Amino acid sequence: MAARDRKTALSTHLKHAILTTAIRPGADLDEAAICGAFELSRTPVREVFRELAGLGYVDLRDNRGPRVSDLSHTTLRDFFLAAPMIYGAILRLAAHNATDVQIQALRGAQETFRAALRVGSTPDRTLANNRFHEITGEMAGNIYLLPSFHRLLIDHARISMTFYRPENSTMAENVSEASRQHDAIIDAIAARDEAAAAHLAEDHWNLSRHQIERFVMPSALDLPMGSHARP
Amino acid sequence: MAARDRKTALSTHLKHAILTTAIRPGADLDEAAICGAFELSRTPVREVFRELAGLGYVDLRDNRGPRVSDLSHTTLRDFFLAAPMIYGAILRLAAHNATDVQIQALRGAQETFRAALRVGSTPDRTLANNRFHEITGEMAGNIYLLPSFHRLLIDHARISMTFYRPENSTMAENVSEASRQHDAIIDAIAARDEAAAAHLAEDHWNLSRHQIERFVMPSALDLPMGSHARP
DNA sequence: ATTATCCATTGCGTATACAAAGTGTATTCT
DNA sequence: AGAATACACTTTGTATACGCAATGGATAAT
Repeated sequence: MAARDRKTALSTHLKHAILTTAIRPGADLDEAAICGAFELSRTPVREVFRELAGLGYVDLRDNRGPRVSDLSHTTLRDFFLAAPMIYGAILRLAAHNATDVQIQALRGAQETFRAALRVGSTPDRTLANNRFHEITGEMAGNIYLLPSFHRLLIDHARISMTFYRPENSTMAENVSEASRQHDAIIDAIAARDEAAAAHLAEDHWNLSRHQIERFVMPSALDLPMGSHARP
Repeated sequence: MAARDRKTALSTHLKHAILTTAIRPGADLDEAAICGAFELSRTPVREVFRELAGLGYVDLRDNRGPRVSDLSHTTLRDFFLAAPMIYGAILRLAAHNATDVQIQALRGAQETFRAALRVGSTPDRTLANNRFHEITGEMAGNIYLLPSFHRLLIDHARISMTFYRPENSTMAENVSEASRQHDAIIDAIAARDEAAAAHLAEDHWNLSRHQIERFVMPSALDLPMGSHARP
């Protein structure tokens, strides 16, 4: 196996492990251990760290090891402020710009997501959901919105992994509802219906928000940004 | 001078040179030349490249040198779609969250900007303007919006540098108007007036948009995103 | 004359060695 | 006994060397 492949393997492994919280938010990454595990020298490993830092997966501090980016109370609040706006814009643009090939890819991702709901583990479900939304980002194809969108997706995945309990029937029902919303999103994009796509984006994030609010949020959220995006 | 300082010097130099188009969009960066100029070995130089790639200044391609990120027709269109929404959200949050210390910093940046209008070069003006808006981003302090906001600022600076002609009196007048808008933005933030800040954001971007449309945009822009952010 | 192929050279990616900064522990002094 | 300092060890940052891939030019063949 070539070093180049081991490097990309490391990159995707870390991304998946962080998205599924297999590596917890705030955890330190051991450079030496990773070098050993992936048979890479320090140079390429450190380059992967830099890339992941640019994408928002990890934080780099001087003279200290990299740390998985944190999920604090503050970031949760920021998340619910920014998500409705960015996600609405992404889905609106996706409905406007999506190619037929991309729509087929989105259907495929939704199939994978449904399969993960039936037989997969919670991390499987999270990664499949993440992939679904990544594709909507590719459809939108706006290089200025994608950086924020990707950061939102990272923490959306991690928040879901943190607070989701499969044994809770209400949560299981919410996930089914999310799957139905995915189907509606695909239909809106295929029909090039921007307004419907934007509306579904709001519904989809509200579903997440209510689920998390019910179980973890300590205090009320006022949403000036949401009212800005949709008065 | 310590290697660490030379490294940060390289980073800020490249950022400034790219923002002011001293290094043109699409230009290749010569790794060896930079190593010589800044007395650094390849390792730290390459790490700086990775960081700048994560921030959107340069693009990295496999087995090829880094290239300053491009300013194409497509990116211009994406820019005017995303800017009003992101910038409106940033200024709204800035008015909500700004500390007194930050407001003082913003006043200072505006003083620098005004000085650059009077006696500085066009790059000076661009960097001062960029710094002003960076501070509004710090005020907003939303980690999910900042990545996109920073990318917008990079290309806003480069678009200004590309199309600004100081000998054109209309453009000079526009820059004065922009300065007056900065003052109004400071007032709105200091007064914690979110609505006014959001409105000024739209005015400020429209000024840029009209200036650029008048001189370069080949065809009309419809702005579904703008209408979404402000129906 | 034009195109294709091969060789040389340039430069990118990785590994390793070295230097410096930080951290933890142990010992000594108060 | 507690605190402070010094020393050792761990970990991060930088420099250099080596191997390989890609590109460009030259030569040969059609």
